[in-house]
Amino acid sequence: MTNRKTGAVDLSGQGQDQAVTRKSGVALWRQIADQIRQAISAGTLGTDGKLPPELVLSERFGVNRHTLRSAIAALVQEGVLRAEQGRGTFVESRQKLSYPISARTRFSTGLRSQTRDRRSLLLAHAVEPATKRVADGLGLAEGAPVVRLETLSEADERPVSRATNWFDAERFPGYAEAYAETGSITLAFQRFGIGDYFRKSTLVSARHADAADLADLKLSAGAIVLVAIATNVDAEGVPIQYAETRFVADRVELSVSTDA
Amino acid sequence: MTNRKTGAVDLSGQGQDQAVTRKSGVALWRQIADQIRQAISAGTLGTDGKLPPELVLSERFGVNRHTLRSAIAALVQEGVLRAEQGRGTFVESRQKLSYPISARTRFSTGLRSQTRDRRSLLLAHAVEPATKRVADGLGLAEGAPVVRLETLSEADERPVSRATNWFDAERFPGYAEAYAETGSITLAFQRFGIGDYFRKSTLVSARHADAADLADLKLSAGAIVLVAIATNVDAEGVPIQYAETRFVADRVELSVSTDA
DNA sequence: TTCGTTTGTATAGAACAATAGACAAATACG
DNA sequence: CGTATTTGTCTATTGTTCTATACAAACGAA
Repeated sequence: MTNRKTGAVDLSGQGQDQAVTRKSGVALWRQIADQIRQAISAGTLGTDGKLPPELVLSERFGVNRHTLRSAIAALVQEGVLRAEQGRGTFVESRQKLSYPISARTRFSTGLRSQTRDRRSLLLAHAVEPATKRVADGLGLAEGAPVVRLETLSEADERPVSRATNWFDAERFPGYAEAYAETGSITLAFQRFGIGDYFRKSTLVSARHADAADLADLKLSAGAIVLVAIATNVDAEGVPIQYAETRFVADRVELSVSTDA
Repeated sequence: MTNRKTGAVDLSGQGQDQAVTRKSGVALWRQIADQIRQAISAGTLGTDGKLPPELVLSERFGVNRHTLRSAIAALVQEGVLRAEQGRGTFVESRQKLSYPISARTRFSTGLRSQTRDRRSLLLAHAVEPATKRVADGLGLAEGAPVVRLETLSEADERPVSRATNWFDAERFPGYAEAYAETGSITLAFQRFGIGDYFRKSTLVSARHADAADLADLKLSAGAIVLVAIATNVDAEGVPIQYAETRFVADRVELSVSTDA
């Protein structure tokens, strides 16, 4: 509410403790859970792998210990924290995955150093007429047949992204099968003679995860997803893939390098 | 909860009505408000400028009419909707602003066509020692003096972004004053002989708005911000600006063009 | 005017969120 | 061992959110 005015001079440094907002549609325990999760990945909490005691945290946030415990319970459920009676509460995983975005972006590459185990799952696929949005993205006529692929990516046994991919069904018949066998967009393209391809554009936005994404990404309600809408083109500049990927915002950041 | 397995075949098209999740820290009216806001900017609701009647919407979301009314009340408060007794509920503003990100990114340019009125406000400024993160971004030693600028950007009388900017205080003494007088990052740099500069990298993430941003950006709790952390360099490649910008996720999308 | 549609207001009860205080159980440490 | 620290469980109370039902007020059209 306190609106600062032009010409004000100082304010406390970044990264200080944030206040919680009462009676505003978001439960206190959820606000606190979000802040703790964020503080952990920002490195301002639990840097030694251990969280301060519940009593300390509850006083810092200005809430009852039970309320704080609800927040911790949610994070334990998510796998961010691990609580041990008599010992304390510990940080389970900390680092954000950084996905590079450039002309040569393939989401699967560049991550090998950041994670041990990385898997891609094909959830579903179908051939269907293109909506206007998809048709525009692929340079096809509205209603033209396209292959749709629903995929889920995991790193270290935990879901990180959920993607919907579209391909021209006439140019790439049986793409879904090729993907299912190779487990890779790049390898599947190779079966159709696409040796190299490029990221033409990426549109980044953010929103709350919808019900389907909540389930697939194993998130609790209110979680945020980073949405990247991308168009890939072949060597001639013809669009070959249109994709919408939803990343778990807590685990991922997108790195855009724009060296001219 | 219902986890689909590998090899499944079809599911309903994108953009259908989303379910609301009960007892999960986020009030139903807030979830619904978020979905309506999103559906409007996605063009799947109120395309004719008018929302369906409350009774229809409440049935579609599976909640009581009062709950839906709370959602609408929040959106009216935000300025997204306008309700008229006896006539209906109308959409007040609809389009998302698209911010280009490229080597030549200046957030103020490229928006002239999208909005009539655009303003930048200096909220606060200070000289202070650099944290490790800021020092790394600017290529300085930790603790070196830096100028910090807190700015707020508005388009069409409504806040769209909130930025924290850091500059080397030794190289740019009095940068804050230069900015205050010119009202522009680019013009302020010109006073220090920087004729041209480039976006070196942008890191994009998303999170819930914190209390300070909620106030400055006039959001209600639970709102999402897109966070862009950027490094700008001069013609020689030396970092001159490190900035963290929080965009209102509902009003903004970032457009990354990566033409190789 | 009369009627149907739509938003606005009121009231009461059920479900959930948050507070308060007390005590149990596991751990670490002297 | 005994004590302090810390997480886990229990009960009770209060306030907010959601539901259910009813009716009022404004608007548009027959």
